[in-house]
Amino acid sequence: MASGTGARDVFRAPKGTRDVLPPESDRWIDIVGRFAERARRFGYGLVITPIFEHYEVFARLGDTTDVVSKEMYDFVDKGDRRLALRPEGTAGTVRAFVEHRPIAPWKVWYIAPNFRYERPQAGRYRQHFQLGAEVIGSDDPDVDVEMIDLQGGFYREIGLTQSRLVVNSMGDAETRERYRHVLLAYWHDHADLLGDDIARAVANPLRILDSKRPDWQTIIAEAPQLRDHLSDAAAATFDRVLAGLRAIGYDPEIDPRLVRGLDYYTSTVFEFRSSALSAGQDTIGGGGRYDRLSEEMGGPPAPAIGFGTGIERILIVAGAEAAVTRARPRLDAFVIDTLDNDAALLLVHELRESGLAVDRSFGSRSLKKQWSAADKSGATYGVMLAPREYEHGVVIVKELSTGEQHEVPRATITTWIQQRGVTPQ
RNA sequence: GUGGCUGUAGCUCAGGUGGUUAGAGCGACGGGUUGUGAUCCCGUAGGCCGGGGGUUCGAGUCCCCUCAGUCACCCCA
Repeated sequence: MASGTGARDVFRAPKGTRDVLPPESDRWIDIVGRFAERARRFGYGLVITPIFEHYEVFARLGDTTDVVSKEMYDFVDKGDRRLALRPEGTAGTVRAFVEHRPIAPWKVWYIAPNFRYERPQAGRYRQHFQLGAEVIGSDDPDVDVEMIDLQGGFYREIGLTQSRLVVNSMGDAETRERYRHVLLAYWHDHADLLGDDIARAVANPLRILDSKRPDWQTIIAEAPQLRDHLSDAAAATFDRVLAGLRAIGYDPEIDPRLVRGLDYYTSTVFEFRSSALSAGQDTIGGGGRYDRLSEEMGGPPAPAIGFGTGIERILIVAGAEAAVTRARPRLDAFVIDTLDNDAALLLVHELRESGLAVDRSFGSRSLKKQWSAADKSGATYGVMLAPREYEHGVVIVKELSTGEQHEVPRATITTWIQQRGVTPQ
């Protein structure tokens, strides 16, 4: 097909991006709608931040992270500003918090595209959409529980059954510093196996823990665990989160190797994984606490927690699980016009204004084609404007599923359809 | 960034060891039914066989390069 270079080639969506068309987009609007409704019930407001920020806002994610060191979609604009397309949702939200200083705790949710410059593969795109939520300005462990429940219950509501909750604690600042040194010493003991990647281990000892390389699995399994170095306060917090989750019916699996990809995480981190996704990319969504980020951005102390979940991956899981999402929006009526005057325009207008879902064909096509179009549209009724009957103020209504036909006065057609029952959405 | 696989019609795919006018199904459009869809029958349109170079009398087919897609690694949603 298109090669991208020849003069006759057709344009394609840029690498790693894709178009979402009906009927797939019907599932998108359904998923987003359900998330918005759940977030509203939990007391979260919608936040909309720019799709790009000053590069430095995202650089706070940590310069040893892949997201910053090699995946940033950055550019210089005409005013010589260095900007970057948002790679994730938290940094921009915290920037907005620091800039506007809303009353804490600030509870917000978002739906937004994220961008990462990396090679696409199954379930991974250069532009992907995330639903997410953040609570900024509270360190109460009950907030952690609420946040995880917002996410977990959402999966349940859209029909995902195979997701499991995995949690860990990164500890507080002292815990982490202590653990870093212990871990680094351990990696040095195994420098022969790590080879050149020892540099990665030095830059960020925690990153090695979640590697999927088979030849490292043994040393990773035997590595010292952060759990054994938690301060008393951090351990108590984690216990409280676990107890809270169990109290509302969750069965969290503790994974000491769960460290997440961004430097700002502290304390509680979590992921929902699905066995319906391939092992390398089985995370549907995840998040954690970032208690220092507000201060690192020049804001007030504001402990916070949030998560993001990818819509594309939700759809992969939904497809793999054959989860039932709402079918494509159906039409109540499809209008067939043989009069070729204003009558069809007016009828369609009236039906739509009365609240019915209505479509029609255009371009004075043959009756056969119009009825065929009505059939394909999935409408419940076909409504035909035909000369003989219309002369007597009557239109022909046909139930497309049965073929049963009725003559209905033009003046009462709207109420006739409404009383027969509109199509359930 | 590294590696594997794949590029033929709008979609899904056929096209032994090179051989001349490149095929099917589905879809689209038109007709059989000039006032009736989902069945059936007939027909029409739609292809620089991803692009470039090479080998050859001859390349969709073999070789090289390139582009694109896809999968995997790194890592992440």
